[in-house]
Amino acid sequence: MATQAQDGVRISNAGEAQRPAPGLALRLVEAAIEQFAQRGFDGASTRDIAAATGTAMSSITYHFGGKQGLYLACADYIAYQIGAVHAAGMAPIRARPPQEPEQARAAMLDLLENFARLMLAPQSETWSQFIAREQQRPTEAFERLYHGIMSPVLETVLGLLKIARPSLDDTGRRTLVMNIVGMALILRLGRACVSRLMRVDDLDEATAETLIAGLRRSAQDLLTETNP
Amino acid sequence: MATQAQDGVRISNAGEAQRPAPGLALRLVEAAIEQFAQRGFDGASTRDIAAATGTAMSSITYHFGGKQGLYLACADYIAYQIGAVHAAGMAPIRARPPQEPEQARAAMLDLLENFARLMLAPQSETWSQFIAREQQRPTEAFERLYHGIMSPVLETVLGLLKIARPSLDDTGRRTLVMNIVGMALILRLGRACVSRLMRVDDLDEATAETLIAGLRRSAQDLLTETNP
DNA sequence: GTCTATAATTTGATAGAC
DNA sequence: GTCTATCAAATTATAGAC
Repeated sequence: MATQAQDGVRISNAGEAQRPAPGLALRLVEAAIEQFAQRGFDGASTRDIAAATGTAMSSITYHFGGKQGLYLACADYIAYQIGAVHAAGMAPIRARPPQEPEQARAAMLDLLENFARLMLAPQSETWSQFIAREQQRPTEAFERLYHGIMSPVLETVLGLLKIARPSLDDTGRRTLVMNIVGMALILRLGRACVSRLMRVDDLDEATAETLIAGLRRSAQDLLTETNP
Repeated sequence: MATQAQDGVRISNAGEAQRPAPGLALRLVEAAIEQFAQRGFDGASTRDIAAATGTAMSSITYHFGGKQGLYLACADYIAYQIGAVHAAGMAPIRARPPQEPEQARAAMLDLLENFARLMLAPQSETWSQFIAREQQRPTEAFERLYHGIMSPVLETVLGLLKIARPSLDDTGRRTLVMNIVGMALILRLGRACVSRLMRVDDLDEATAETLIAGLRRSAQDLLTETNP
């Protein structure tokens, strides 16, 4: 399926009603995500973040208590924003799980394709880099990101696999889930390797489609009960 | 830039029969890899690195010209050290490539298992974290790491795939290589997700074996010509 | 070659005006 | 709430003794 519009989701920091122009706190978070994603927690500077937002550095202290608070606010923002978009896409599957292996396979392939497109989309580069950095040294921020984004995907795929490959035990299923979803995850987490292996400077639209098509094929192979 | 940086790399050559006491430059590199891996380039402090080595910070300036020079020396050290070990393991395959699909599949499964074990091994955690960080913002260091470590693996698998799946075209093969090797790579690059999905605090020995076994099974499925 | 001492920046936090 | 001004600490780089 094609990428969903992801400009629509907009949260406000403290349950405020929506604003036409994002509040300062929200603008700070968005600028911070960019900086944290590109330079890491230590590399990012609160001064630069404030400057990019067009405000003073002390605003960060006022709104978030400090650099760490801003960082966690970024994780929450990402988890909520992406989680909301993706949960909507998975809701039908979780509400009415397919009963037939063939249907489960089809649903999983679509879900996987959606997730892979998310991994490849340039628009998601910023927050996905943010998440990728958290993989190495998981902090409290990772918990929020995992439960908001990764866990729904992994658990949904796990549930579908129960239908598609009923003969596997739970451990085998979890391993297989990691193999399948991992093929999509690597498009982001190992992006530098992917682009070099595909011999392109950047993962353009055409290369992305090639990768998606190949991913579907591979996933299909893994979803079919071939061996006893 | 630092002309003395040569010295640090030269010490690491494997021609030496014994290592009575590693030179200061080498000890600095080893301590630096640890710090860079754990805290990133900006997060790591040259003072801490020097302190861990038991020397003064100015030694870094003397031997490597500065922080950046030390960082690149770390990349070279990792690329050389790991590249040498792994190139040895792959040399037989590249020297006498299997001619039969069945042999190629078997060789690739073994190679993949070796690589996956590398991704899971606690001993390789430090340098693999170093590499993982480079995936997000590839710098000059990534080039050296890619050509020293990743490229040999990917190209060898690509060659084996030419035998095992002869009907695929080059692009299809490269995509499939990324899918297969990606399943192993994700064990490191997405380690935090893996351990949570497998419901363990840390990827212990038993979990690692389970993942390896599952990986072999999945790879085998992807290596068999099932669909026309 | 390795050390001590210091310079020159940069950073996150804070105080206080408005 | 947002700003200006300043502080205290940490960092890299550098100079120079031995």
